[in-house]
Amino acid sequence: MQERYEPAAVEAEAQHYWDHQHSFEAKEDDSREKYYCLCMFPYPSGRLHMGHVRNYTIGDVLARFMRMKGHNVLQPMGWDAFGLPAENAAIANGVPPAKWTLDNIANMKAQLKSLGYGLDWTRELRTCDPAYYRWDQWLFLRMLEKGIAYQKTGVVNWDPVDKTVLANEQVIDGRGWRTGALVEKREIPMYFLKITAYAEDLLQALDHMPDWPERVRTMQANWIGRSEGVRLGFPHEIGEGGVLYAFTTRADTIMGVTFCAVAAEHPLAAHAAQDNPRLAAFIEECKRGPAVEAELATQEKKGMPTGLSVRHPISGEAVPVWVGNYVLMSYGDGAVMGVPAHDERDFEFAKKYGLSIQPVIDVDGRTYSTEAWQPWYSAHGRCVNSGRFDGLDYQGAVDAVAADLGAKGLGEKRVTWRLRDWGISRQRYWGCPIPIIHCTGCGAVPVPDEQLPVVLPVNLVPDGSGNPLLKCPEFLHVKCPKCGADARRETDTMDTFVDSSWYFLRFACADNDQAMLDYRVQHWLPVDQYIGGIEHAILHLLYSRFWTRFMHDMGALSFNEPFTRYFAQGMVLNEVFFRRPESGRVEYFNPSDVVLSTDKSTQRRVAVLRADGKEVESGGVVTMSKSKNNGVDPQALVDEFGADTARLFMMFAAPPEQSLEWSDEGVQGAFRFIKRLWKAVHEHVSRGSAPPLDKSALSEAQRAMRRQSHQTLAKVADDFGRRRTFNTAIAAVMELLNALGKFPQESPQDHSVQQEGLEIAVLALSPIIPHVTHALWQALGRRTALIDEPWPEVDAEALQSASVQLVVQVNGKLRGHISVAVDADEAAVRAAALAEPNVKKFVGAAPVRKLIIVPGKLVNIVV
RNA sequence: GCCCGAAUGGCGGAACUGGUAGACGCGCCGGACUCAAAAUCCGGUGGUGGUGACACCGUGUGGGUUCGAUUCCCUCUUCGGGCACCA
Repeated sequence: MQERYEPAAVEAEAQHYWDHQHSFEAKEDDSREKYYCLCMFPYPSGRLHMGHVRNYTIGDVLARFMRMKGHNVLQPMGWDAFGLPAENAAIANGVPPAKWTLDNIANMKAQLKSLGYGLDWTRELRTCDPAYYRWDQWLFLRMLEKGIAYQKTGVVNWDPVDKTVLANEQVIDGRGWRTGALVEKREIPMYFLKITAYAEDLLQALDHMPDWPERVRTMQANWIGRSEGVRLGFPHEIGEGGVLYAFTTRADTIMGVTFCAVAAEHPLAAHAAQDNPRLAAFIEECKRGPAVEAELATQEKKGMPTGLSVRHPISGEAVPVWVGNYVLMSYGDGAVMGVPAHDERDFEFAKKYGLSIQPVIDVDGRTYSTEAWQPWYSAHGRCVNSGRFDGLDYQGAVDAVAADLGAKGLGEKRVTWRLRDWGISRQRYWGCPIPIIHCTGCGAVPVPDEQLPVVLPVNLVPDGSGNPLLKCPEFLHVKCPKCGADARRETDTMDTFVDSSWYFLRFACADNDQAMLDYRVQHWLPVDQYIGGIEHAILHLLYSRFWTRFMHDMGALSFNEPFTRYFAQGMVLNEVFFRRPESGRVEYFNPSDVVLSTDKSTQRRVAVLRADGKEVESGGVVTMSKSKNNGVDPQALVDEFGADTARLFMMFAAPPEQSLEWSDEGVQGAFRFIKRLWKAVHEHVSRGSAPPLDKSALSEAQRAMRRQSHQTLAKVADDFGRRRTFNTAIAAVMELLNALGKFPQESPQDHSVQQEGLEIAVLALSPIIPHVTHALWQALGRRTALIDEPWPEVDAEALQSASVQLVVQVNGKLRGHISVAVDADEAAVRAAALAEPNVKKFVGAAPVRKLIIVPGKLVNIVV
């Protein structure tokens, strides 16, 4: 065995071995339990970032651990290869998105390989391949047939200069990112997927997913947003007469209605604006406003009276109708009943425009004031000032109001959802073409199955103005499949979330060019463990759950839920350094160009730019991003320290679901630990080979050492398998190694105990640092390959101990420790605790009021 | 604005089911080795008081439940994620 640890050689050797043995190629095999471990596939941006490394290391540790536990593991990898960045790169560099994307994939694949992940590359897929996206198209046509895909108009951001639809991230302060032109909103025809048809099921199933994080299930439930309430009608004689409908969850406050507010897009608003130019202008202003919910919700609440009024459905009194910029056309009926006394937004609106405020709920007899909003104003209570509803509680009032309105034909109980249908049309080039042909005679005609795939031309270079597919006659001009007349191909492509909504299915059968799925899906799916960023906790996961349900309902899948267990990993953060020149923009400096030191006199930390030796400011620790220039290139790390150090640091620095702070010193520490492990094995084997362990003839010290080895083994298995806390598993092995280092090496049996401890350390760490442990396993004299080694059994005998340490508290404060026999009875424990000198001092002459014994843990004496 | 999280030494974090707060690592301090430096090894390291045994204080804020709270409940503050065309 070599004395020095040289990661480059060790890693090349291990990776070569795995490649040569095809160690990670998964075969269907009914004799072993399958384990499908999947990490979210990357967008091929060009280089791996630390978030990828973290994600894939977590997945690889679990995959390797489950493999050792005897499972038949599938861990595949692919590329989420369509998307906006490829078009942005094309605009910047004049390179077609296809070339840019494929080059990036080649680079990133090499990086993934250098990190030693146990991936089955025979199943690799790219969503930009026609062999993949033809099934996007095929399934879209099935959705059309079932009425799950349909066409309606949707709102987009329009750049009037570039004549291009902009993504939300391309709109900066209401202006186009390239032109600076004021962005307009436009309504255009789009395709939608009716995810709302599955709302109830998507929500209820969350209760039966115990292996998803609670917070993710809560986020999804809130996103779906089931509200039980009452849809009520305000009759009116405006135009041809009719009823203004509004949904409310607070029908008990109906007698407090002092106004109604409708969205700018509401028909009543349009009607009122016909002969009211000021109102028309206000409606236009609202329509131009932000499309993003976060901005909509934080903008100043504005409104304008329509001059129209509707009749209150109970009292028959006239209620004025306003247009409000805070009313969403997409929720409920696009109108709200205004109850300023019991809704904070209505309160704010009424105060601003001098509308009357009418309290109708009594909350524990508290005094209501119209001066300032108090949180309890929106609490449930009993109806007052509400005529025949007076005295009713929340549920009673809601029932009574619903019954009353029902009798009049002006409303009923109703469930409303926050979830909206999924608009999938994108007016962009680099995506999966929507398989539709537009014919002047026949309308929108689906492309026949036998003409699939509709292949995307790969050599176009977008220039930022308009969709390049519109300028591509070979693509655009086509015959109508129905009547044969000249027709035009749909140039919109699909949202990239479509591609990622089913890729996990395709990994089971990526080589099948005849069908979307085959029998192997039944073997591998559902995914046993899905791992990915918390930022995907809602959209991607919800879309995938919806997609799986649709395929189940069409008979293609036997299961409803695609991911049995989901793990949400935390973000990777790093400190950000910058200078703010007196004039001009803030300049960010990469942390690798900054030198940190501590000023001895002031104890202040000083950050200096290496290039000019002058100070830079610190902006705190934030998510690694291009814009803040605080990313660390994983490749540099692998080149300098090796993949094992990168993997070990990532797993040790923080628990995997929490955010992780980058630290150069931490990386050094991980490297140092691997070197120590290497050295420990080297010193051990240089003493010659160990004789077999004789368990019947061990000293107390040897037994204690064995106990720690096996306790560590049990803890690591629990941390990997149940808790998913790799940081504490590593800490436990570090402790074991520290103890082995202090363990005397005098007798042959000492040597054997040491051998066993080192073998446990190597096996326990092998899922995390697979390369170096591969080499150390051989060095320890084992002739098998570590990759095929099973997870070792804990020796129950080694865990046994004759005595146990107890903590003794007096009035809840720690006062001493006692050691008692494992099988000591309560009286013996009590006596030992009261006899402890320091405990005696604190108990003194006071009578013992109560004595609590927690077996195996502590004694608390209350005096 | 709404929804979901998080907050513990100089720093990252540990304490798993309400039971020893600070495991493990980093940094720092002291020492060994060295002509010297790096690397490595050994020892120390929450704060205050005390020569010391030890005592008191201490888990973002303020309150509550409990024999006992970092852990459970309520309040507030700050930071992070998501908000439907970034992926």
